[in-house]
Amino acid sequence: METANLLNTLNSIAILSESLQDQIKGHLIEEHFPRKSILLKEGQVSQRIYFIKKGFIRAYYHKGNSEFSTWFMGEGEFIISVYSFFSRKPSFENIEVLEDCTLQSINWDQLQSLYKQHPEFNLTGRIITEQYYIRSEERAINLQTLTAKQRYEKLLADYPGILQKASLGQIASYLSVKQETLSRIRAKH
Amino acid sequence: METANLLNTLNSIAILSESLQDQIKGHLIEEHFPRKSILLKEGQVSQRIYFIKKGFIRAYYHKGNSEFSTWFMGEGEFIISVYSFFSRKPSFENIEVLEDCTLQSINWDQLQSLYKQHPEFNLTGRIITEQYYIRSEERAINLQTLTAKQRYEKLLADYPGILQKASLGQIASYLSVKQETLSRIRAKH
DNA sequence: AATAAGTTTTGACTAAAGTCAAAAAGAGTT
DNA sequence: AACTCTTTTTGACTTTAGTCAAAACTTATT
Repeated sequence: METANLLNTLNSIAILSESLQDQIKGHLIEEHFPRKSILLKEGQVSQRIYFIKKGFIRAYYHKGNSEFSTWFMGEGEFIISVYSFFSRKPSFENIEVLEDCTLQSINWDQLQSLYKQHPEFNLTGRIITEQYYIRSEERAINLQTLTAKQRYEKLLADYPGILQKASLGQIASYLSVKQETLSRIRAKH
Repeated sequence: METANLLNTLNSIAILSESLQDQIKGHLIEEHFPRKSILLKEGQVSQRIYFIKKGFIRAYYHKGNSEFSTWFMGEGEFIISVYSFFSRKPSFENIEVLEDCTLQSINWDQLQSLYKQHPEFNLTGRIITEQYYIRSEERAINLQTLTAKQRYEKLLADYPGILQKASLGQIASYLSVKQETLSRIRAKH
């Protein structure tokens, strides 16, 4: 089974110098996390940016008595708790491993020092931030313009294996419908 | 009446050198736009990033037979069509002046040359991008967790003068409800 | 294999929002 | 002031989604 590769991903955005790649490698930690591991708990500050070599992850938060999924992420994607990592404030969301993972990560301070010591890395950082920002806007647009059924089909298209990894309730809250409603949507094919 | 100031806003994020400030001033264009001006038409590539010194603006797009507001922005805020400006591809959204504006702007190429010639400006650019990215996530969360009435009240709190500037239909589509529904929400106070 | 625990589906009912049409209110023009 | 054009509100009805509870189905554990 193929795994995603961080340096390949970065180099596909803009070729990085050897010395920059070496410095990244020097900071990088690679770890395995089994299903149900918690990468971030609400109240903590999101300190690390993770790259998913392998596995599947979701973020969620609590509001009232309910739980809401913020996103799902799979191989080749970067994860942070956006609000907390960028603002350096306690997170309102949790990050949880849904499928055994291999993750590479560096922490916030190391990332800042990469930007400082290698100004050209700002380009890469900016492009990644912009790409995920575009995805975030797309999410609001999908909530605004797609039916629940279309949102469900889009999620399955984006993450084909998601039904084996996430529960219906986790998926339903991401789609902004109740679990019973999603179950009925599925029942009609 | 007070107006917002671009250089003050940038300096409040990180103090900029005189030479950088001079270069920004050299690129900056200040223009007035009356209500109903179109700053960007769908199909065009968003070329300029605008700073609102004064006035009120919205973005919207068409899907099926309907129109949807993406955002409203007022004094002191930056505007681009996120997808188009960052990806350099044709915009699906339109940007329209709702209240006579004074805008300062530079174009995409000039912005890139600022980043290149003044690497420290990347910090400012990154922080602004991060802040707006956080707001974009917040929008999806509000759609997910707030009732239509709460979303309406939050919008009024964020933009107190909006009722004098935008029509109910424009506001309703932003809130993801039909105009008749919003009218009924308002009727019960 | 049997039991227990958790997840998903189904049913009956309620609440909320959408639709279509008409009336009322507001703004702008002659 | 009367007229036109546009926006907002209201009414009657339909459709969609939410709620609560129970049944069916899975998965893990003993």
